[in-house]
Amino acid sequence: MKRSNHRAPSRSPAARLVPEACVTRLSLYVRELSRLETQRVGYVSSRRLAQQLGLTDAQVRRDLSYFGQFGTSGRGYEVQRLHEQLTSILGVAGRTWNVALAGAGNLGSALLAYRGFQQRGLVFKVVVDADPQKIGRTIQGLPIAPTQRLTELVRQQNIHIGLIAVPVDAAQAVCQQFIDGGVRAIVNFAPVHLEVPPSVRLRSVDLAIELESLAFYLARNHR
Amino acid sequence: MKRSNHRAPSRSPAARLVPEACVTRLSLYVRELSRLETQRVGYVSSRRLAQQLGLTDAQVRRDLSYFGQFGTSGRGYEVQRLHEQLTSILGVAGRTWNVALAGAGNLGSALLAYRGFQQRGLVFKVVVDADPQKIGRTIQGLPIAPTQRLTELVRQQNIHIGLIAVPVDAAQAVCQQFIDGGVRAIVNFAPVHLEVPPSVRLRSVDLAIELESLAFYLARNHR
DNA sequence: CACTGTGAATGCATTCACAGCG
DNA sequence: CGCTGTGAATGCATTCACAGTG
Repeated sequence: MKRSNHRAPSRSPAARLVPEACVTRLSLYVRELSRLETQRVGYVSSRRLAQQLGLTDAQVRRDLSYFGQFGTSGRGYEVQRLHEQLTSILGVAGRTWNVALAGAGNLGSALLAYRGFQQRGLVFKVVVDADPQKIGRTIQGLPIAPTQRLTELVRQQNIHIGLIAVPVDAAQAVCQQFIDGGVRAIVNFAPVHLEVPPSVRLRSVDLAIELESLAFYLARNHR
Repeated sequence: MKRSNHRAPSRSPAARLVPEACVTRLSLYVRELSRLETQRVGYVSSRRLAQQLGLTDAQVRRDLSYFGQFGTSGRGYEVQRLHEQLTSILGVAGRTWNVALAGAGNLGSALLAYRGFQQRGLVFKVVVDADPQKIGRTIQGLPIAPTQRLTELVRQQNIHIGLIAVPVDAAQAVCQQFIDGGVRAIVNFAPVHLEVPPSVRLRSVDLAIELESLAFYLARNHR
């Protein structure tokens, strides 16, 4: 994850100091701390956190140190407190972000069904699809609207984040509709590079790329 | 990912010289060259290739230089020839790789439906699911088998690559079944860290992580 | 004594910049 | 002249290693 997107400008001075990769892991820490909290774990060491997430203990400490000093020498980190602090830093504490989804196919449906988003305050408000057959049906309690209405709905519902889960050929057009509607952050799941103005933060997730590149290593090894 | 997985040992001496990130982009180049080839484009410059993929021209040249010298000064790269060379290097020229999918939910269905895999010689041979309701149904022409049979089927069908698209709680068990069946490469789509022996190459793709980490930047900017 | 927090060292990946070639 | 291929420079990210602390 790693990724799969390759460039991203940082804008605010506060954000510039924290490595991009670290911010990505920040949400990983939040996830794991949620889990530990429901398991009533009181303290956790960088070592244990690292093992659970497949990182090194030094990396966990370094990452957390970008945001402040949360630990206690000899004890580790207090789970509940660290969880609170990190959700606050991540910007998901005590508020919600509105999300719109373009593309109600299998991938879009998978995204809608993922419970983790709700838990982090990411709320799906709009779903659109190009297939006339699907218009009007509801999915996860949301009505599917036609793609032509995307820009309008984005504005109307004050959407913060756009999700692109449409076929490659439709992706750039949908992206433009998001931008016209005023979203400042987009996650693209179509396997194609999209053009956005520098004011919009674009992340791409390529479902296929890891699988496709594996052959390189398989072909080189035994058998 | 940036994408999203964080560690991966390289084993063969040939592979050690080529950066991991570059190999990931290798399949990106192959994709784009396929496209250019169907469009009957004869030559392409590093500049143009880069623009199309959202990279820099220097990076394209550097990446390709790891594999050999394919270009002509003043002209660029011959599309068809470069495409052939790269598919050969990627290990997808003139052969196929057998893939098994665990989890026939929305995400699994999206993966099965993606036409790009077939084009790169990645052939789905096995699909399993835990839901008794789904057993026996066919999906993209493949019958869904029960998860208990996974290890056996993997062996029987000589599966090279395993895909995990099951819920978090089932992921590690399914992973073990793949390993027991003898696969040496796994792509995991469940948002959890999996343990594998060093002989198995594991890649993780986290669908949610990019979206979840976006709030950090949104919260910090204007509005 | 177990663990954090962090300078300093290391290791990758990207970008610069330009010699050399067709 | 346009474009490749690549040393050298730069910039990030990770890891080491240990002083400092409850």
